[in-house]
Amino acid sequence: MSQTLPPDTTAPADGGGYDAYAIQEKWQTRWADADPFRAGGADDKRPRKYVLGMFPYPSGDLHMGHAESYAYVDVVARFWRHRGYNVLNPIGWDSFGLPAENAAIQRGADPREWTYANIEQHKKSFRAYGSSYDWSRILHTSDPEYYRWNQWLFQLLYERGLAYRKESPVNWCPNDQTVLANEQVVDGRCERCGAEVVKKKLTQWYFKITDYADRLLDDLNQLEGFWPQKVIRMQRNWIGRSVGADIDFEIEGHHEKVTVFSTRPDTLYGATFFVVAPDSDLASELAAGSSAEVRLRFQDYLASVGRSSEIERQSTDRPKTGVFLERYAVNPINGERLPIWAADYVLADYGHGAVMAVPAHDQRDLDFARAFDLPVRVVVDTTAPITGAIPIIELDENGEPIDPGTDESSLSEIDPARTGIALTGEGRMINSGSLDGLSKRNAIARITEQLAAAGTGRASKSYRLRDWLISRQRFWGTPIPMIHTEDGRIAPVPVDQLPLILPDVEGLDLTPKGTSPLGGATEWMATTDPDTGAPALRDPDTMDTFVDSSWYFLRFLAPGDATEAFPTAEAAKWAPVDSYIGGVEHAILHLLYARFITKVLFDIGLIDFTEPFSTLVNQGMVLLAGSKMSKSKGNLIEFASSMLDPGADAVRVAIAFAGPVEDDINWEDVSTTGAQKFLARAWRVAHDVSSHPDVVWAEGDQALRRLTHRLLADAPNLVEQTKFNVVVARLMELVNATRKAIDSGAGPADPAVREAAEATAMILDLFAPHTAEEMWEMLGYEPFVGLVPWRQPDATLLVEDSVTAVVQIDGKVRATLDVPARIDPKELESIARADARVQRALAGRDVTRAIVRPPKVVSFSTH
RNA sequence: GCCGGUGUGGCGGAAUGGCAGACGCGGAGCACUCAAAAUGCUCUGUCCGAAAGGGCGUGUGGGUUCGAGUCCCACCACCGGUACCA
Repeated sequence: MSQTLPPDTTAPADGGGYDAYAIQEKWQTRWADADPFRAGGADDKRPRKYVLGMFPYPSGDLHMGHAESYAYVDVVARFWRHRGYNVLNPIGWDSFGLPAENAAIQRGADPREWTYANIEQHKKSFRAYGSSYDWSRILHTSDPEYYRWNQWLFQLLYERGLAYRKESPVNWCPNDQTVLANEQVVDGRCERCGAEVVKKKLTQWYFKITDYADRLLDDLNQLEGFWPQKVIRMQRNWIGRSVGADIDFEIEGHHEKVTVFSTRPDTLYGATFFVVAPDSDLASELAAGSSAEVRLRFQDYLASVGRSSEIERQSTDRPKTGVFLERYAVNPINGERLPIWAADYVLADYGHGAVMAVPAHDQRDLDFARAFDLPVRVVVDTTAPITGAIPIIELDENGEPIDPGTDESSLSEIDPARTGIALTGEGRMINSGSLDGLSKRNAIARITEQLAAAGTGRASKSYRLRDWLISRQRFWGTPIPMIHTEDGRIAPVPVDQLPLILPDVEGLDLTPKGTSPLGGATEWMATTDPDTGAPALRDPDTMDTFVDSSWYFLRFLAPGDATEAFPTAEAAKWAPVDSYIGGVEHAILHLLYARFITKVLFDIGLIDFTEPFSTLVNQGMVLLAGSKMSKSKGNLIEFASSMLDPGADAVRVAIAFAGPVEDDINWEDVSTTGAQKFLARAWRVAHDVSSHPDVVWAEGDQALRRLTHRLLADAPNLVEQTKFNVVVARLMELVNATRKAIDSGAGPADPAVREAAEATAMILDLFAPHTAEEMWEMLGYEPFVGLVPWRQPDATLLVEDSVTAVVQIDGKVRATLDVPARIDPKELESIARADARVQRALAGRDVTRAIVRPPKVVSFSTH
């Protein structure tokens, strides 16, 4: 039984014989040959898990941020395989986009060649990292066989009225010469190049994501607990639902009513003027109907607004500007004439582009009123007592309510016209006709009813979220599959003509000039009207690459399928993604768009779920010298070169051990040398095991067995809580304990030593798969440890028979006692009282209270 | 401004309301070695003390509790999101 393997006494001196390079080369070759991590097919009866890392963009080489993200992805994928799941863990590339095009412009390279050369480099890096992908499912969004289905998706949305064209002021990057989605404007600057964004009026394609605003918001509730709280919060804020009322105002001398949205319809009596966005059609119309002088002043103002950048526009402490249009709106509740101003603090694309101004109760309106000397009328007494929404009404001696009235002196103290501070808090209505005396909440309900009854208003919601602008005036993207006919109609490219493939870049001018480079491809542009056969033009724009990434997780289910975007049956089997892992930089854009498209596909009946990613893990960033790694800052550590010295396993272990997944990591703090030492120690433990695989575990050293089994029991919870750093720490403890057992305890032949080494190899596979495979082989097993089922912990080894109890006296620990785990309270207390240290600490004092919580704590109070 | 998060040794970080600092990095010392590397061992929050032992310690100030890094209140600092969104 205790037959031993021949001990290897010839281990070379360096690293105790551990050779990271030889090991990783060996196992990478074997994995490439055997392809062991391919997802199981239809005959596979195991439960399924879909694990996905946000796919990379193929710019340059990968950096340490990728090393971190994909290390975590691999931990999760390998974990679920050990836990008995059929795991799908694919990889692909988000390979359309600006950087390829910019590289093409700068270096004269074909964006295709640049892109696919980078992808090849990435693939090598991922192979060298030992990532356990299903390599049979690779996709690139720039392949026609992928973007053909982008075009399908576009036409699907078009048919359902969810893709439409409109002219509106858009965010324009003067450097990249292209429009940007709202989400791509950061601090008034272009997210990619940092140039100041300006507004420009253009006709563009939009996806009607606002139709889904309520569902996108409400469905976040079901993600609670499965997505990071932070991301849920960011999405909620981004969608920004405001609840209030629409109110219709007559405009003197104007043919139709103008509607405004307000979250405070209760303050309608306090409206003293009316403001329209200068860049709205309404402003132009109103100005056109005014005097020549006003028209001139308005034109000047509009021009100056157009010149200001988003940064200027967004600075909050900027003084208010505007022009009086010499027109009047009529307050529907009391018939008052309200002067109409055009001012750029009102946005054309939020609400209805016009507001009723209530300076007493809105800070912006107040600032404007004070700048232009407009009247301020208080209609909410914020000094009146309000508890919640219910006014506290005191009763007199006869039980009649006492009208608290209005305290004129305290009101004048807080008069906004004088203090410059708007009264936005709770209060009771005054100067408001039938609303007087009501709380804010009741007044909102009452006035909304009144307006609805009069047909001049209604309850309404407004969203911060805007429709998704998807046209881009760039070459390297999915061509929009639409045709512009001679007579001004728009028609989809007929399905039998899809995919609409990008023309050859040869001869095209990709330099940004404000119009799409595809417009220069005259042959490509020319097509025929599918209805009449007359000559027609293609749409020269390409799609935002966020369209590509909004549904790619479904394409992985059958990446080569030439007949459909994805098979519904496969989606029902694998999707939604169980575990989605990536950077927090996609907390809004990508995730919101993917959620939107998922809901659209659900509505069409192609999928049976409404949220694409069941759980989301956001890893932090890898920083160098305290700031985000980037090529432009010159503080980039490349993924491939980071592995050269320490080896892939050490990089992975060092990253996993560096701290919590969601925290940022300073690369300076990451110790690959510590990881290397640990891996060499682990390897040496396996190397030193001298027992045969068929030893009887039960005969092994009990203390070491307990440690092994406790880790087997704890690690799954820790992994599921993404506490990877703690799992590595626990592995280190086990390896250290095993080392000790070999050197100065049970010895290398003890079954517990073998058991510990085998458990170490199996769990280490999550972090250091090459070393783990090598250990597994040294221990006498066939590959692959990556496919080995998790070893079940022995429950009898998890219960301790003796524990350390703590004795506290007045909150201070005065003694620790070794006691049986099943000790009863009385006995524990008497042992505690008998302890010499306890008696010394208690000398001369009386115990007034004793709390005994067996077996951990005895707590004495002496006063 | 509004919303959210985080503050623990020299550093990265552990800690179901129950021994704060697991594990590692860095540092000091020792063993092995002619020597170095590698490996192994010991120590390493801080103050008083020769030691035994004790005081103080999780951003600050309060509170709840037999007991608080952990729960509650207020404040400070830093980080992130968002910002004329009516």
